[in-house]
Amino acid sequence: MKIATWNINSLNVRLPHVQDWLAKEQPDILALQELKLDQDKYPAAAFQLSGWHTVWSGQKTYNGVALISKQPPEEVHTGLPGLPDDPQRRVIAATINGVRVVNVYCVNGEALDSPKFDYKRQWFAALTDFIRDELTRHEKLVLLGDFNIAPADADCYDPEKWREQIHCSSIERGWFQTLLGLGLTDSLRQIHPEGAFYTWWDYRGAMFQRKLGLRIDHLLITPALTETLQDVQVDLEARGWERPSDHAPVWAKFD
Amino acid sequence: MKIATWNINSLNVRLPHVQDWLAKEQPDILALQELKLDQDKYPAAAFQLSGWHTVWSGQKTYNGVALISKQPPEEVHTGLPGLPDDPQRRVIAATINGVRVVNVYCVNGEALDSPKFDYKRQWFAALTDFIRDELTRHEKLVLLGDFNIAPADADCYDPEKWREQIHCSSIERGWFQTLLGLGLTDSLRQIHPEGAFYTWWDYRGAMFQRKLGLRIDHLLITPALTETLQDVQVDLEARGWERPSDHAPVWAKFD
DNA sequence: GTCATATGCG
DNA sequence: CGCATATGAC
Repeated sequence: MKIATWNINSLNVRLPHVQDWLAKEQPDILALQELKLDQDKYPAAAFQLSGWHTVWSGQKTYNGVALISKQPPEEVHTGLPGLPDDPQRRVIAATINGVRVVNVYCVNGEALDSPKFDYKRQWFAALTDFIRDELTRHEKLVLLGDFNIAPADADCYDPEKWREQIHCSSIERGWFQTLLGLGLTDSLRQIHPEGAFYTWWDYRGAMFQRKLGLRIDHLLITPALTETLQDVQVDLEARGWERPSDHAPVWAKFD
Repeated sequence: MKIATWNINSLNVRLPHVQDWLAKEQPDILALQELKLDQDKYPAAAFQLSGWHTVWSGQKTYNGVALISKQPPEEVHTGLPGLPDDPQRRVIAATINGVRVVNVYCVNGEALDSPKFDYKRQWFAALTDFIRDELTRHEKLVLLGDFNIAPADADCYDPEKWREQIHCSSIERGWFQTLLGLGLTDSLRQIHPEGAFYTWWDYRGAMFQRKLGLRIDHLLITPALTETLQDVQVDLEARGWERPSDHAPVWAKFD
């Protein structure tokens, strides 16, 4: 089984990219973030005509998440119970192939002294509560998406420049460790304990060509899944396509 | 000799169209309107590298006119002497192959009761003065471009709907006749006295596909040129290209 | 830098 | 409708 995550930064613009990637990579499950389109603007038919199942939580301009899968999704859930009035569409969960899949577009936060950073803190607290609860009911669970956190200095092209900056601060890394502490494993580091595996590169300054990025897209998995984890890769090729997203797809393969 | 006019509605967007059209049609002179780019943003090298001469009068966002020719332009002039303080770049004239070529992007006017219509009136008066003066010095002269006037009901897809509307009003048609009265001939009507030869179709409502347009782009010529006029055509093909201008090129051929 | 939005213009 | 501008987000 192959499970993937990709922040596509506007599905309106990137629908052809997603279709090409699905056809080529044939994942069992693809989690998308930053659809940037309203619930009723989602191109479900484009996927369904090719035999895919899909569920989504859309929002105009910002956020928006979707799951695309070969098998039908069950027990679909959106949002975080701890933030019932949050209008931002950042979470969609479903059970597919017996695996609980929680797809998240985590808050960016802008800067440590921004009001948006306080929202990021509250949001991660609510996510942690939600995952803790989900884990009581699902042995096989993958929490995946754009976390907007580079967990360690090895996940950042210039740790000194990014020291205590957004995405790389010790407080955000603490939130990430809290999630792992629930009983999750960073799948990429299980397979590749060391090395640079960036998943995002700023559009500005030809950062991708210069190989200067951050690893902020993750697949965190429960022990029942670590046992069968075979491989995890970042698809750098897709980031090199015409008019690319600023993120690359990341996939994990299980027996 | 082949002389053409084309409102290209942004040269930034339409540079490939212009290059393709030049290569295919090999005009001696091409007059462009609505460059929509600043004087120092004009892609002169793109034309010069293919052996063309070019002169232009550019303006950010709006207006802008250019001449592209096989032979070098001489006595280049921009603007209207009667409107010395007008910042709008709507006129460029040059002598090429012994022909005085006056390329105009005439004022649109918006509506008969708009302040812009008064500007259109003043502008046509200044154009008339300018052409009267030019005619004293040039036996072979072509006044060409986007006139934003459909001279007669035959030049409008729905004369009743457009009756006394902008582009089709009797007052604007009077200004057009005043220009002809200086000693100019509407070259298209010399060759094709009747029939619909639209040169502009609104982007909205698939007007081109429905063949609902106006004839507002013209080549007006002096008697020394009417004598050798062989053919005049509207290039409908170019309007059907991908991402087209809302205007089609119009060309006249002389012996 | 590449998205989105909104407004002005034709 | 398709271009341009300007602003906001990331």
